[in-house]
Amino acid sequence: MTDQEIEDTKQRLITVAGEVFAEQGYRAATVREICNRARANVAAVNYYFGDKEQLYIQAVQAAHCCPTELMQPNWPAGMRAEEKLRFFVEHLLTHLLNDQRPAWHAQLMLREMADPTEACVQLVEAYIRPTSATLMGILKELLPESAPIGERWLIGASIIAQCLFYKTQRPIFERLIGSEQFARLDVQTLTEHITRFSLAAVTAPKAGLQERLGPRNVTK
Amino acid sequence: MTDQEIEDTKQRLITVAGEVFAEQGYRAATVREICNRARANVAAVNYYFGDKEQLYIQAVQAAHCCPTELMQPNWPAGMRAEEKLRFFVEHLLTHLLNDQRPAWHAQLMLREMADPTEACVQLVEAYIRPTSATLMGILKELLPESAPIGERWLIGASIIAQCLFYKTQRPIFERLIGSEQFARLDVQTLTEHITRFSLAAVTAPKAGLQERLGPRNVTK
Amino acid sequence: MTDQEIEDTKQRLITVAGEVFAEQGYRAATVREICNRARANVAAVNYYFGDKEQLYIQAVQAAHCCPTELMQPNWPAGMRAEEKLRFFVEHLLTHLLNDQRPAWHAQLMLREMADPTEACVQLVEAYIRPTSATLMGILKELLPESAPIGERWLIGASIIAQCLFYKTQRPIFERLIGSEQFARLDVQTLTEHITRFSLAAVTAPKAGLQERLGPRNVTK
Amino acid sequence: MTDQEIEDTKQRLITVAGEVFAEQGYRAATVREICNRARANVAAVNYYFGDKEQLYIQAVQAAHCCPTELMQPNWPAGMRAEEKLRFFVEHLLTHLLNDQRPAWHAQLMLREMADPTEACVQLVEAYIRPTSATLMGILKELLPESAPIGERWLIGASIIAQCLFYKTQRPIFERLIGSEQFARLDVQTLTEHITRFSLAAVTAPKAGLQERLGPRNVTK
DNA sequence: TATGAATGAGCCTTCATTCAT
DNA sequence: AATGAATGAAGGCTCATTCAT
Repeated sequence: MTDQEIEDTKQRLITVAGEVFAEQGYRAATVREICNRARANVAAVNYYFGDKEQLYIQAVQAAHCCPTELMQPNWPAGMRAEEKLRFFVEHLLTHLLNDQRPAWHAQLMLREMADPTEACVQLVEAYIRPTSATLMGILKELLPESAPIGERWLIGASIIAQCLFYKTQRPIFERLIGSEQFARLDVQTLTEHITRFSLAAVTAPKAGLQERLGPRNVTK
Repeated sequence: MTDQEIEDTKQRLITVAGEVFAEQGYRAATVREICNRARANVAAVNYYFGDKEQLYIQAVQAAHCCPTELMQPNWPAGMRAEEKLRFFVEHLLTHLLNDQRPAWHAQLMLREMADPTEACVQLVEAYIRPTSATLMGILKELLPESAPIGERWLIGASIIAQCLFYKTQRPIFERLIGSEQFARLDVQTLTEHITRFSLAAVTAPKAGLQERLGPRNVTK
Repeated sequence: MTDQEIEDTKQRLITVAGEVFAEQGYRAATVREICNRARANVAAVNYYFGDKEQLYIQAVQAAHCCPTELMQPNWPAGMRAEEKLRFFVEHLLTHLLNDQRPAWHAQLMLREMADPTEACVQLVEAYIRPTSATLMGILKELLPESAPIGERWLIGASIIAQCLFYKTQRPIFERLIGSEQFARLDVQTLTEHITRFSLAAVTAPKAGLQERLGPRNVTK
Repeated sequence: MTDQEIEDTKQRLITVAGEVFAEQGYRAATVREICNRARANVAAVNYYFGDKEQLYIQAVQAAHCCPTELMQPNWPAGMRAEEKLRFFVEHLLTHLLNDQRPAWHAQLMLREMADPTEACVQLVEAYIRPTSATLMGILKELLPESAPIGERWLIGASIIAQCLFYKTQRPIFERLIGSEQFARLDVQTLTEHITRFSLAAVTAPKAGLQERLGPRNVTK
């Protein structure tokens, strides 16, 4: 067996493991199924990776091969910040909701977020920090120089949160509003809504809001 | 053995099951550990609940401990819609982030959302639908009569999404911005931000936004 | 609770146990189902009978309440032996094949034959010996005085064997000849065949047979 | 581990399973005991056979060890039908009663007949149908051409029934007639009796019997 | 090197039985 | 006397892992 074939088998194992772990979770996934789907021996996982957990970690890491558009976008010269935000939201949603393979990348990462393991740290550094850096850069353009870093984080969180929502809460939201309504929420529609919603908030004059809200009441 | 003690054992089983399921997930959790922790016999789960899955469903249901403020709020007469929204956001955040409440309640529900089982349906009907009904009522007051139902759902999702974010993405967000920054994000701060952010978006004049965004470009 | 009711419960337990043991066998039958069907407490079996096995023994014993026609038949005066044989065969077949309740009497006894337990001895003495005595009496009338006891036993066995066959081998025989053919084999038909077949054998001239068979060959 | 040893283990499992199932029945027999007796791991049954039931089926099938003499007998040219019948009866009895053969073969098949499972179907097709085909062929020679198929089945059943009797009812019959008498019933004696008894019935003139029996009376 | 036969720990579940009431 | 809640032993089965080849 050539080196190429060995690498093929090992790589196939990682790829398949990612799919299976994403579909079924760490515990529910069985080494046997992974090996079968990868046309490898039952003992292959132990042979190549030591044990099931190491394979899992490698699978999560492999899921990072992420969309360059989000991490190092190639803005056309002179693109306005509002456009960049729309671009960012659109690609993030596409990456999250796209039903095409390998959708398990996002799936696997969401599992990791809901139930962090050893692999979580690497996930943040390799993928999430660069992505959020992109967003923070856009916000720097949109917000006045004087806005503190804390506010930028809050706004960034609000934007990301809206995008993640349709992935993480999908089964519940779909049941809540009905499958019919839910089916209309394609990437285009959501992009438009989230971009507008966020831009409005970012650019609203603070004075007016304060007036509408009035002095804060003690509610409890 | 008194009725009280019987109820105690059964109740203890549910409580402990909630903790264990939240910590380890459905598959990883074992009936044995649950029974041991609850000082009950191995067969107690089968005896009281039929099988592991039924116990799980009851544990998820028990995790609702539904905050009445969110589902049937008692608005003071004449309270303005903006105030109601702040009230709603504040209580939802409190409910999600409050460290006093057994942490596993939220944890268990998040697991259910990320990986829905039979229990998911009941969760939506018993807890989530009433809560979202409250929010939709507030939005009806805030938005013009002419706003379509689809738009209200989108805005509602944006608001809920922001609140959930700090719960579901907590480990990742904390690592991203650093524990120090994260520690400043108490319920008060987050309430203020989310309420302002959302109100600004809801009340922004559409015309202005359209102008800022310009005609939609093909971005790909 | 009156003595009558106690006896009722205990009796109901035995009756139901007979049915369940006959249907499912000793191991497969559960104390719970027996108690439920008998509208008694789960602990009733242990309370009344000590344990499951004792209940089984009592159930088998109770199954003896057998057809008097076979054990102490009341022959009309002057009835010919051939008629008695037909009568005997008919009632034995009826008892074995009758689908009416309580068919489990026979069922339970067959189980006991295939897998004899403690209860087997009592079965023979209480039920089988008297029945076979009846048959042996009939054969005594049919055969010459000179016929040895051993020959009578062999002939008796041949007759009983034919009757039992349709009970014990029913599932296999039905599959072998097809359900359609099998359905035609009602008690009448079988009675006629078995009686004729046996009578022919009993009354055939020995000389003729010997001639047809010829001297015995060593076949192996 | 050589192929031989593998086959040994699997074969040993089947053999031991046959013994244990025959001794204790399907339910009462435990996988653990079978594995222990076969010096195999507890998981071996699942590994080789999938589950307990599949092992049982294979054990029943293995119990066929089919006597070719009964299924495809090699009649000497010109052998008379009467001789063939004696040959058939003798070999069937030998097969059933021979104490040399592991007793559990017959025991297991009897259990299957008394309480048919999935294995029953295969039993009929693989073993019983060919055997009965042999017998039916012999009867075709013995009976007039005009005899209907239904009559042939009845006669075949009568012959088989007599042979099975000494196997299936052995414990009860032995107790009934006493061990001393029973000991005299070797294969030779039984062969002679059953062959003569059946031949007499088959070849008896119908007219004579009808006369002896008289018109059928209503007996109830 | 890479396989697949074989292992054993452990899981969920069932069930006869016990025990306090 | 009679109940039913509770027990613990045991059963079938799964699965990650090992080991001889």
